[in-house]
Amino acid sequence: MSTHAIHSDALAQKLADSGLRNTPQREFVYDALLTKRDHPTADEVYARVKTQLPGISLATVYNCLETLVQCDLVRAVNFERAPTRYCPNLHPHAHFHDETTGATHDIELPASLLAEIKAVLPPGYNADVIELTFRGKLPATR
Amino acid sequence: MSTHAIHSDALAQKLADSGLRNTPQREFVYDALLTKRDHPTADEVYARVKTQLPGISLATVYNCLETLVQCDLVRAVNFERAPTRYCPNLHPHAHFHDETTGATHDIELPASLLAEIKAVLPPGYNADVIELTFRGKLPATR
DNA sequence: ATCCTTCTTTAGAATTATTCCAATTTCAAC
DNA sequence: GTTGAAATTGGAATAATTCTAAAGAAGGAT
Ligand SMILES: [Mn+2]
Ligand SMILES: [Mn+2]
Ligand SMILES: [Zn+2]
Ligand SMILES: [Zn+2]
Repeated sequence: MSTHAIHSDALAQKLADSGLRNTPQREFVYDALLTKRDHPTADEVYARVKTQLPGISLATVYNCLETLVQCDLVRAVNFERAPTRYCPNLHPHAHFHDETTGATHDIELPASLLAEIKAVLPPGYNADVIELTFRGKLPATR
Repeated sequence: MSTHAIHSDALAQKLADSGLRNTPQREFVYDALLTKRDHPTADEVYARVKTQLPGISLATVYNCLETLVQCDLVRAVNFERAPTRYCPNLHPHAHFHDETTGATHDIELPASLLAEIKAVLPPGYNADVIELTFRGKLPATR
């Protein structure tokens, strides 16, 4: 089993479900997200994958990331107008953006809180997506 | 009292607090947001203010909007990577983005829910800003 | 195996919201 | 009235992302 194929089972499955082909580019991009789950930007994914697939293009990284998002394997995460970041955590979760380091931390969301959040919507409002974002400074000593 | 001065009291106060000058451009931009509270983009604010101040520049609209945000008179609201929208509602509230019409609706947030949301953060995580966004399709009949 | 079609990747150009810049204008203080 | 900071302006620059057109890979049918 090749290194980049470690996580290819779920990927191959979801791609097949969507009628899409599996490719080395898609596997390496997905693997980059799973190997270092630090919410990298497309540029950062590009830099990481290039060490293993030197011929890959930035356009392909964007294409692959969009494919992974559409297959529900990855979430796109936006803070203000900063470059989009990518997250392979499929559990319901919020994001804490540390303004000191720029790091993004996952905050797991209990189903009970999610239910209470949905309950603030007036009748007729039906949310397909809920995004919860925190911004603040974490103490330097961690 | 001139039309654009209707809302100038809070503005003049906050500008003074921040050591900034009051200007017609700032007053008209703020007034555009208060008069039609539909979360316009900078371009839309520009179009609205130009009817009253034909000489205003888009750069100035951006400058004024940023000033208003820094004075805590206006919130900048982002959905995905769409152009930033501006909201003069100072109460704690979430946003519902209607994917059918593109409209943005304010969802008032009870303090109790805000407290529960903050409570999901691990010790040491202190959030200066909390953003809650819903996305979905509203029934056409409203 | 070859043909055919479709999907994917690629390099580079285009797009576009926003920011930056240098020159003018405004304005408050002295 | 002079002066200096602050604000505005038009246009250039920036930068993340998307688009385009051409080349490459892959799968199914024959
Ligand atoms: Mn990037
Ligand atoms: Mn706009
Ligand atoms: Zn995440
Ligand atoms: Zn709002």
